[in-house]
Amino acid sequence: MDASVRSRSTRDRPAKAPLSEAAIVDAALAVARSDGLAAVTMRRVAAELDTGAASLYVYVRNRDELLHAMLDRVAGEVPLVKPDPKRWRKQLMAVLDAFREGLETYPGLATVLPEEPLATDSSLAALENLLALMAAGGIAPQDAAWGCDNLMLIVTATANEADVRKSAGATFDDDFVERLRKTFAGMPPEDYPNVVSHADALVAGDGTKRFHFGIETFLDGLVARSSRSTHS
Amino acid sequence: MDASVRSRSTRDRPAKAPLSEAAIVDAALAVARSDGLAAVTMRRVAAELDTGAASLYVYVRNRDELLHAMLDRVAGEVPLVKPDPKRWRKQLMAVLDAFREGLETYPGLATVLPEEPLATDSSLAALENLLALMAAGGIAPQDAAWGCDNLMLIVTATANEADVRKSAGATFDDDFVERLRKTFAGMPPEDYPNVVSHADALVAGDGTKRFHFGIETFLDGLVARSSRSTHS
DNA sequence: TGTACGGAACGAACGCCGTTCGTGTCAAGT
DNA sequence: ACTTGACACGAACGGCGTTCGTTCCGTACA
Repeated sequence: MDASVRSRSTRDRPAKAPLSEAAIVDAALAVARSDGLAAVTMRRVAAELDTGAASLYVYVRNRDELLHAMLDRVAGEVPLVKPDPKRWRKQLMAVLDAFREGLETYPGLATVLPEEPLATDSSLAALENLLALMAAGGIAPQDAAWGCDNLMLIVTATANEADVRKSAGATFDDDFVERLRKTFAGMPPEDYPNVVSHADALVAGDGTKRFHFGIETFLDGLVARSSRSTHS
Repeated sequence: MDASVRSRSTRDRPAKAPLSEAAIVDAALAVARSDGLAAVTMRRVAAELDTGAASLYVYVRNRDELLHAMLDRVAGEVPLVKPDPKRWRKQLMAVLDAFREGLETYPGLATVLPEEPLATDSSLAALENLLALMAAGGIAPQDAAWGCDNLMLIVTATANEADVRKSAGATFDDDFVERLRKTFAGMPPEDYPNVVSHADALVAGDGTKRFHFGIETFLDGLVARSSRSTHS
């Protein structure tokens, strides 16, 4: 980062650090973290590195590739676990939770995920770990494969939703939930009986609680499905 | 569309139809259907209506609002059902399937959904129907509320994925799946044993099959959860 | 019938964006 | 000392969302 001593005198510039894909991804992640993915423009990232937008194209084909590189970095930082049949569900939840947290650290990054062809090294390592955990839990291969698919879908969608709500406005915890509840509870009961009666339940729990519920419920379904096909 | 006979002579213009929010949404949906959501620019939609981009701002606050109006239109066209406790699961699947198909008709539209505050008329009607179906199935209120949440998440994410793959390139059915399978099967078995052994399962089934699996599995989990808490 | 009014339509412009091109610059190899 | 080649970067292109000021036209009123 700071090998600037040598050439300090030759130019008035502080002898900038050399560009590299890693440095660009770092800068892009920093921008995303503080200002969201929409602020990750080529000009903005370049400015973060004290250079011009054109300089980035030596290391990155285009903006989309940069976005995918960011996602890959985040995916690669998810700590993987050694499957233990006794704790496979907790382990699975831990991996998914870590991934979700990684995504939510960089608001909007989750929108890039569906385009991922699943074929990068980081994604494959994560997939391998998920499949191993499923196998440790005795989930049938087809159920495990499609289950991973759907679990990742839930992770992505949850992170997306959380990002949007976080960036939509600071006031989300206090007033907004209560106002939403009142909207539900105040609907005409003859047309919306269930919305009215479920008003409290609809706004209950924070993002993490809802996420855990979703994953646990899906895993319940997977287990039920597996044991059912085993018995028959 | 063609009431141009009357004033043909007074102007060289074909006496354009009057602008309105509905007409703008129509045009925007037409563009999205044929060229994807990214092509829904204010200029393009305006051109479709034979006018300038500035004219749209009388009826639509900005592009985001237009996108939400499009989504609301699609959501409003999902046929709702009268809950029947004997067929609630099939009915629930039908509603979700219709929604998914609506979303997939307009590639990219699903990316707008997470921002939706759930408070528009169309969304509320759909939510009411889902909750009613859950109630008919004997799902506990809290499970039903969070279940709807997660089911919609799956619908959104699935539609998103399908859109991306559809627009990524025409060649997805034939070669791509087989190449993906070979990628999985060809990984080093010592590092990726499960990816290798699950290669066939990972690429099995089309989008609809995977979607149905996800929904059914989640419903299995919901039912299991409900009956469990009922028994205890 | 003439006229003033107000909302709708619209051309032009602003400041962004991603991306490309041609030139400048510097260090290593000969 | 000179060549060479890769990297850095200013400038520019076309397109975007959005705004502003003006023009147009149907309507309501005098």
